[in-house]
Amino acid sequence: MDSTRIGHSSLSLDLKVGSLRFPGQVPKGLPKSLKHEEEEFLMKREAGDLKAELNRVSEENKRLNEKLAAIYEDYANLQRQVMDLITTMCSDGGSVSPGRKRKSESLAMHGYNIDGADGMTNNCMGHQIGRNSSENSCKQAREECLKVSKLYVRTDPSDSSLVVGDGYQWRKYGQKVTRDNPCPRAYFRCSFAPACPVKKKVQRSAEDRSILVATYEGEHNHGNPSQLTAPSGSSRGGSVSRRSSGPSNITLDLARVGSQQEVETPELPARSLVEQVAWSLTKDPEFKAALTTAISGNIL
DNA sequence: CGAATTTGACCAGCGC
DNA sequence: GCGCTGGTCAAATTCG
Repeated sequence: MDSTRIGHSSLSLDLKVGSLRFPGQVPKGLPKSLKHEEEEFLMKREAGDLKAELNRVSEENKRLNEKLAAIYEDYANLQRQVMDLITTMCSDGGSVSPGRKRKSESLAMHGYNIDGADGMTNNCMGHQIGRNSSENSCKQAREECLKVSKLYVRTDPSDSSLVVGDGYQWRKYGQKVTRDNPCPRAYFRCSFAPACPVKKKVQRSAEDRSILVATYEGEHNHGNPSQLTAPSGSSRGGSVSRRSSGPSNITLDLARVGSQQEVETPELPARSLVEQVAWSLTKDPEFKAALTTAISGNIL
């Protein structure tokens, strides 16, 4: 995403407000008539400058809007492609793979190595494979797709803890060694709200032990506690413990093309795109200063 | 001492 | 029906 680029685009709104002279502020040592003429001349020139600057800023604003619209369109296209893929997979029925007809998590896990297809889709495939190709199961799988997401977290391979710091509080309720992966899988429940239905499974990737695969099921019925309050001092367990992974090394497999991307929540709402841009703009001190100057110039 | 984690037992789904 | 596997429970254990 080039939101940062947008944020740092050449928005130097230098309206030369500082050079604006008020009536009466005339350079000393000039005859009064000359002073008056020069004053008028300067004001005209500044007005012209301001107009030009305003036009330029308007143009820039227009360009940014177009950029944003293009990004939106790309996003919508991607979403459509994902849905098409899901539909195609569903209509193909269970012909993808024989093997064990169970919640084929292993298949979903392998998915992230195959290509850049997103984890939710892989997951959906995982659920979909192994069920009959009836419409109902397809719908069910699609519904599950909406609620299940995966995160891939790179950690130190020597660190044996299965902790994924995602801002929520988790209570571990089980651990199991699964057939297809010698690394144990840990089961967590969201402990921030007693009624929160969200569960999380964390397991090291069989191929790359340095990668933790966190599978989220369900949706939180509360906000992110790390955003509401500072993480409480609950020292153990819970995943609030930050020792193994900061946000910077959490990735969606959607973004696993080459380099890692910064944290994304499992479901990235379309609105957040705007928020991201707004955030990067408001974070930019240059932009703030320019905006302030422009506004104060307008007022003056 | 209370809360969180560990771990073996148990249960349910699925293939044979 | 049996065995295998993933998921969950709950008593025991650990830790601050």
